[in-house]
Amino acid sequence: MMGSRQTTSIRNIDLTDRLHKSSKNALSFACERNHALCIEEALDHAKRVCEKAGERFTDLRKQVFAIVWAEHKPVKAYDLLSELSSIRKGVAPATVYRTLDFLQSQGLVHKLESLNAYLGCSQPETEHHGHFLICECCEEVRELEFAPFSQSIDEIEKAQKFQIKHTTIELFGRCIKCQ
Amino acid sequence: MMGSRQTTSIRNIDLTDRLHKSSKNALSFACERNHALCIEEALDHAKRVCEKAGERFTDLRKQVFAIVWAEHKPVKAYDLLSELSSIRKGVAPATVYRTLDFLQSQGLVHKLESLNAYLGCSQPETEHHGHFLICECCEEVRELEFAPFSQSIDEIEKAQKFQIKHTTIELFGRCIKCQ
DNA sequence: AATCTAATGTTATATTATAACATATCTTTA
DNA sequence: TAAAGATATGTTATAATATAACATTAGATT
Repeated sequence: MMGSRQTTSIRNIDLTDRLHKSSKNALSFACERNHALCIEEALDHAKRVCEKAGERFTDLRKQVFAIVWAEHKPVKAYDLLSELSSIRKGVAPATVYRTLDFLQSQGLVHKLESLNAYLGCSQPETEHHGHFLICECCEEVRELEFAPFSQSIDEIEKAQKFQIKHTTIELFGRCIKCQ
Repeated sequence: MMGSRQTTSIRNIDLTDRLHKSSKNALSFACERNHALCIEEALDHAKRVCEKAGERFTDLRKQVFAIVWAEHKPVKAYDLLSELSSIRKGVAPATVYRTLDFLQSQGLVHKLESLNAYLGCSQPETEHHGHFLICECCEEVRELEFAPFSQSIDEIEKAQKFQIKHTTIELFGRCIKCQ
């Protein structure tokens, strides 16, 4: 599952190996050249986000975050659980859900409600709603912040006198590769 | 649960009673004066929709539809199951999920993915995406077709070269009454 | 080192949903 | 109208998703 090593240090996870085994489809957008670097940066960034918030980016949290980031695809909680179990002892559903909750609270991970699955946030530094394009064919998901949508949300607040706190916007269809 | 009568005829469901017992909050929009009429019309309309589609609007389907419509609030599948059990024998989860699937396929009911709950469609006659305003405080849900959103969806299709088949748009916050 | 707090481990169970197959009910047509 | 086929429902079992409650451990504070 995790290459040949059994270790609890996140630095030692064989990402290339995992990537190779799990990605039937090409990676998305930003990191086709060097996914190991991509995840390295994401981990560094997550660490800073936590520090800024006065929260601890523990080994468990790093590991869960790394597994979510290991693919640019939504991950199911129980799949995550089984991957996590291969690098860590004493993992139960609560472990996973608690950690995902934490990562969501820090804006590092999103839940895709329509899929019951979790995805690394591609822009955790900026305030954003999170709009998702989900390809039904290849399962690739793109997170966007589509301005007209954000504007529409502002308009809705005014027009409907409804104060919006958070949104679930998930658009299903076919990406360009699958059309 | 269903008033004093035990019956399988949907016409005999004591809607007023159910309404009174289950609605802690005021009813939404259209039907504050006469909910019995509202649901009567909805049933008639659903019947026509099914006829038009060459599908049967069976007793089971009527009953499930009526329960969903009995409140203008999202209903959980297992709550529906328990209500349904009080007017019908041999009800199991599959009964409920199958029937909800059917009603969704006819555009008569929506699933709110963020809540794992089901809501009667307020505009099944027209083509629409379905945009939901969900009050976190009073649980009231309004279904809209907000034009700027629909336009945004068109724009996204062009800008992202992504062919959108269906959408999940659920906006959480506070309605005017709860602000 | 003692104490407090936050994080994780652990066990159990709740909630949501589907699979697979049997039976019953409608529809069609011989 | 009986037989055949198709659709809907009943029934049993189980899968998939998620949380509650409490014990223990590890980090932070004094």
